[in-house]
Amino acid sequence: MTEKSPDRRIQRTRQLLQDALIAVILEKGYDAATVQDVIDRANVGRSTFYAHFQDKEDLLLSGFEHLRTEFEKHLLSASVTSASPWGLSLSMFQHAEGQRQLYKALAGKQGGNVVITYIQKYLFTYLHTHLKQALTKRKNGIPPEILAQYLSSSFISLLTWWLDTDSPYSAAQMNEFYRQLVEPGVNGVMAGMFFTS
Amino acid sequence: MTEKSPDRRIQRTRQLLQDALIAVILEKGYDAATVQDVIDRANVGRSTFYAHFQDKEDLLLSGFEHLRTEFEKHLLSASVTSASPWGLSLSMFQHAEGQRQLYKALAGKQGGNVVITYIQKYLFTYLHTHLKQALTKRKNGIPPEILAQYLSSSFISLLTWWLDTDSPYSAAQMNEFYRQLVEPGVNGVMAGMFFTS
DNA sequence: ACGTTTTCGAACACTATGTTCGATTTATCT
DNA sequence: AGATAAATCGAACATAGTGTTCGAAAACGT
Repeated sequence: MTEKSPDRRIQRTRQLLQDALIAVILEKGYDAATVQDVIDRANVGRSTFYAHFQDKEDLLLSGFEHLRTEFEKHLLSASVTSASPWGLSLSMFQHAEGQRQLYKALAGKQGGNVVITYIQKYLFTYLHTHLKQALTKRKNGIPPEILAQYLSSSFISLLTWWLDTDSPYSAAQMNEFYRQLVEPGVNGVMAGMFFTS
Repeated sequence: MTEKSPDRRIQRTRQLLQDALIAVILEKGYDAATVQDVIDRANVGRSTFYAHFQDKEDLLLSGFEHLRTEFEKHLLSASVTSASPWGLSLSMFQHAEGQRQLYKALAGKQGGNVVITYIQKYLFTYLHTHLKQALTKRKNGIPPEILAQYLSSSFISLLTWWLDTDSPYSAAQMNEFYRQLVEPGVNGVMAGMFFTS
């Protein structure tokens, strides 16, 4: 159980690289960011970089692990405090609004989609796990993986669209729209059994 | 009105390149396909390639223009023959099933998403245009761009997920799922006014 | 058959990736 | 504090892909 924390230099290097990555992305966009930019910004040797990360994407995903973690926090806290997923989605709309800059630098970009997709898949997995339990009771019902895919993708795409287009709606409004569109259908296929985890 | 058809060589070259592109993608996937692969396969000189296309993405999108055109055909024919969009989505599920190989080589890939996004944006534009007319009549209703974004993205993502995961459902079943999930919400915000174009 | 347009292909400059290795610095342990 | 182990540095190198240029050759339309 007792994990010995790694060499201080390792933590420092990884942290420097991840911070530098975000700085570079915010400055020149995801696609334009190169490994060279990142290690220059971080003042880290080239070979050191490749000692820590396989390649560019490895760095990028690892750098955005904390973003996924943020999502996780919202997922968990919302699941506990609210009986329905709508409080959850509001919470995530609000969270994302605070990270608008960063999302904008990602959304739409060819490489940035890797991160968006990453988060969407995480959301999918989370939903799938919880829905499997709730839905197996019904026969001939909608398959949980389809519901999970539908919920996660429609949510993520509305979210990124919202952030990317500077549309004038507030997080609460966006959540209201999302709810209006999604809730009736979900109620229909689930008939009231919400997140009974 | 009379467009003089371009030099035979131009048509031939463009066709060769586009065909070669698809062949290469099916062989080694979207991301791995290089310009060199394509011109080798097409037996076209390097400089010739750059005389026709700005860069790689230009070729790729142009190469998939016909895919978008297919979608367009289905959109138009379905709009005419059916009063609701569900016949339309069934038609597109069926069409896509015939192109499964190709979609699989695109979906999930970093660069392949460019094409998926391209089609989704086309669908968005189409829906947005038609929904604007139907929705302006109501005040405080859902904004048409949000409905269009929701419909296009949820459809495309279910579609690509379906093709990519080899899930066992038929096109008709997928359409049924999609309809079950989406229709109630859409009915709620539109109250029966469907595609009165 | 003739003038025009397109294609060819090889050479070139450029940018970025990823590896290697000996020298140097820094952390950790006792 | 000193010995040992580990991480970092940085410069050089190999590789691979992009996009441009230009004169010669080929194919086109009429």
